[in-house]
Amino acid sequence: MRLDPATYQVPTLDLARNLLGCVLVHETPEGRTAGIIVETEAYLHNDPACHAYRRQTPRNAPMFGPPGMIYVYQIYGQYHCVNIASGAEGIGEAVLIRALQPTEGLDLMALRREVGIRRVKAVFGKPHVEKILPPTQLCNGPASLVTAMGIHKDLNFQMMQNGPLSVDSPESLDFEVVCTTRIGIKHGADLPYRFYVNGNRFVSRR
DNA sequence: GTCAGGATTATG
DNA sequence: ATAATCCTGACC
Repeated sequence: MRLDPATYQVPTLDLARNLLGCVLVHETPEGRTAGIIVETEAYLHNDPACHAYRRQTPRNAPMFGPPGMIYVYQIYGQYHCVNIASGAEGIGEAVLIRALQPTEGLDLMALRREVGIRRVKAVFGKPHVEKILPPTQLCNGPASLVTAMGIHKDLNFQMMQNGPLSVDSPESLDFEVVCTTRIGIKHGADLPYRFYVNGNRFVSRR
C-alpha cells in the first residue's frame, strides 16, 4: 500500500531515515519491479552538496516542488539518479535513493542491467560477454537501481503519491539504522546525512 | 558562446 | 586507480 501522503510532510532528514524499510515499486509495460529501500541520503537547502544550494534552475526545479515530487537527474553523462523532493514547497531539498533490496521482478532487473552493461562494453569496443549479476549487485547504487527499476527522466516532476512509481509502507521495521557521511561528494562531505540499514548486504560500497 | 566538472560505474 | 561521457550552470 502506498505511503500516506502525510509521510512525506516531515523534515528532510526525517524522511531520509523513515524511507528505510519502505518499498519502491515501479509498474511498467514490461512488468513490475520492487525493492526495499536500504540506503538513502538527504540533501538540504543550506547544504553545499545540494543541487539546489545556490538557486532554482531548470534542472533542480523538482526539488522545489511539493514533498513527494520525483526528481531524476543525469550524472556523468551516462547515468541517472532518483530523488524524492522534501521539505516545504519552494524550498529545494530532496532524498536520494541509493540502494534497494530487490523483492519483485529480479529477472527484469537483471535484463535491464545487462542491456546497460552491454552498452558500456560497446563503447569500449569489446565483445559482449554474458554476465550474471547476483541479487546483491542489482540495485546496490543510485544509478544501478534506476537502471534495474526502469526509471527514466520522464518521471521527473511526477509524484510518488500517484503514477507508476511509488513507495509502499514498510513490511518490517525490525532493523537498526546507521547514520554516516555521504558518498561521492566534495562539498559537505563531513555532514552525517547518509542512512542505511545496519548489516544489510544490498547497501552500496560494502 | 565557451568551459570545467559531476549525488557513478565497470574495468584493470 | 581511472576512463567513459554529456548535460548543466557559471561566467564572459
